[in-house]
Amino acid sequence: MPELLEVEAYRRAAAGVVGREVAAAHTPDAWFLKGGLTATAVLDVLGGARIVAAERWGKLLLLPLDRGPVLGLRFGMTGRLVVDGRAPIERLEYGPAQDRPEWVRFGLRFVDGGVLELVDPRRLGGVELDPSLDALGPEASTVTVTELRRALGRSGAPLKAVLLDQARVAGLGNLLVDETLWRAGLDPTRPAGGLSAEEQRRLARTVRATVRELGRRGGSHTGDLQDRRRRGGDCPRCGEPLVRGVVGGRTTYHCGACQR
DNA sequence: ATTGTGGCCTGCCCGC
DNA sequence: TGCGGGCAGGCCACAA
Repeated sequence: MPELLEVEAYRRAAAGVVGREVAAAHTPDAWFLKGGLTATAVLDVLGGARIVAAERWGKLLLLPLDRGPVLGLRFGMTGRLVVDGRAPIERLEYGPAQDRPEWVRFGLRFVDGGVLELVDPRRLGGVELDPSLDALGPEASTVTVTELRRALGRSGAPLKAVLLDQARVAGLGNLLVDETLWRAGLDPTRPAGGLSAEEQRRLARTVRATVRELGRRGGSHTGDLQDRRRRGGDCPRCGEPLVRGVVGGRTTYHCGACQR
């Protein structure tokens, strides 16, 4: 996904539909409806309802309705939001360049004529009513050292796997985590529970700073590591060849010299 | 309970 | 040009 930064851009775009009344729902793909949701239920709940806010927790976009229920949108790896024909993010780093009508998996048309669409070629995203927030950890962009210490706990899992786990910290994805750990000088394979107090502080600070800076630059793909995140890439800091591996089930690049 | 693996689904890019 | 393999910013069900 769309990691936290991209979903935040979607949230800002979705703020444009706050106060508007839903006239019709477009649900061409039953598989995209999650948690037992059906096309009929979508119409029942959303028809005539008004969206009262646009919120985000981690990578989950939340659109509360005046009738009470909350519409939850997830974007998978290739999901994009288009509001009134305008896309806050034109093209995702690893997504297709084009924009085919059949990739629209969910849509809302408003009484004023506007439209909100979720476009997702790979269909890894989804739409859910009243998504549970119990399983989401503290928001990464504002995570404190206390929250982070709790998230890391005494876990023996690799540091990177814990940071990717939305139940421990919400919002970070593969690119933000690689960039953050590189900036913090921490080896992604280290046991998460083994960080010193100083390293925990440094990590919490680096998570927040990385999210903020890449947000200003325009997205999760704007990190200093990004253009070296390929086979044969070198560390931007020391020039050593980056190590490519799999950590937490995801392709991982890190510098064996700078990250300890 | 925690951790790791495989699978989901589709499109693109590279090498043959 | 065509085809197969590998890869992709996420997440969930399952097994050990």
